[in-house]
Formats: sequence, C-alpha cells, structure tokens
Amino acid sequence: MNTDRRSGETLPRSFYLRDNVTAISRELLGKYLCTSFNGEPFTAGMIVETEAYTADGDRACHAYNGRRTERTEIMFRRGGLAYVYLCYGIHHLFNVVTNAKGEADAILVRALKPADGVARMLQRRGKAKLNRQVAGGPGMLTQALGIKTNHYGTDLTGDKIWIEDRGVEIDEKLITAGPRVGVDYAGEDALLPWRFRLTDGGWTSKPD
DNA sequence: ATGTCGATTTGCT
DNA sequence: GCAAATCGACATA
Repeated sequence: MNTDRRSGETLPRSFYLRDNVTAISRELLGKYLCTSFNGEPFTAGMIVETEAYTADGDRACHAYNGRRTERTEIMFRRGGLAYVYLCYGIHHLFNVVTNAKGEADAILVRALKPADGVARMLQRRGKAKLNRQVAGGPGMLTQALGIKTNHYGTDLTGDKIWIEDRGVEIDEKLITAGPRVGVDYAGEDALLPWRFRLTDGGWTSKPD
C-alpha cells in the first residue's frame, strides 16, 4: 500500500487525444485514478468499470449532435480534461474528456477498487469497512476521492487529478461489455455495448 | 433480500 | 413541469 504519490506513469496527453472512445474506455480498466489537493492525503483506486459516450451519433451523450450548454462545453475541448457534473441534484459524476478539440467524446468512470489512502476514502464515505460500497458506483467514487463539480475542467496531466499506468495487464477476456446504465431515453443507442467492466472481481457496480 | 421513494441541479419542452 | 449517465434510508418479508 502506497502512501506516496505516483507509483506509476501519469498518462500523457496523447493517450486522451485519440479518436476511439471505446478503445480508450477499455484501456482505462486497470489504470489508477488518483487525487491530491488542498493538502489532503493522496487517494487512488484502480478503475474497474467505464462507459463510453460520443457526441457523434450517440443519443445518450450529453453533447449529442453538437449540443453545447454550460455543462457540456468542456467536452468540446481537447482530451485530457475532467468533465464533472451533478446528477439527480446530488451526485458528482466524473468523466474523462477524450479526442481532439471540437470532437466531444467522454468516458464515465463508474467504479474503482480502492488502492491508496484507503483510510481517507472510508472517512469521506462515512464507512467503517472497505467493500464495494466505498467506490463501486459513479457517485460513490467521486465522494471517496473528493472529486466535486468544482473540479470541472481540471487538466488530467496536472497534479490534482490524474490517471496512472502502474503496469497492470488486463486480459481482454476479463472485460465484460454490455449496455450502459440508466440511458433508456436514448432509444436504440441505449443498446450499444459501451459499458466495460472487469468481470466481477467484486468491485464494480451492479451486474448487467 | 428486495422494493419504494426522496434528495435537488441542469437542461429540455 | 419533468426526467435525469444515482444512492441510501426505510419499509416490508
């Protein structure tokens, strides 16, 4: 268990700038989402579940068909920035913006396996034991890592929120692809198998 | 163990 | 007005 920062390589800008949001979503599994701000303890967890969204023909995407609002504006900027928004008025959901400027793709991080700064994560969550309830959902992981809407637009190549490659190899056979959660309003696009999770290691959100 | 329901911002109709 | 990329409290079994 690390208490120190950075035990892997921070993913570079080039990782995020690519034009293939589903491939990047798969590659994020096994990477480590890390936070360190306000002098608080470093916290990190391994990404075990993601969902891909693209403005290009995906009705489930907030920026579908070039829809620009105050909220979606960040998705139209270059990859490697944080898109954090409030869901149901209470939950702060964290997304990674990908692709080039003008191409609005994003990846929702849905679940983490807590790794570093676990005591602080438990404290932020108001939990006593380390289990799935600590970061096994998109609203839970942001609370565990201290991510809120004030982190909207944070550069993921910086030192507040970043993603590390710690050399964990993920066998493609261990990845389950299925429909995304809670996007019934998207019609046919709700059926796209763009939710990716590590076949149950016990840390993801609910099964398909 | 499973089900219902409320919290409460943002954006669309 | 209402539904939303959700979660936890509380009810009932």
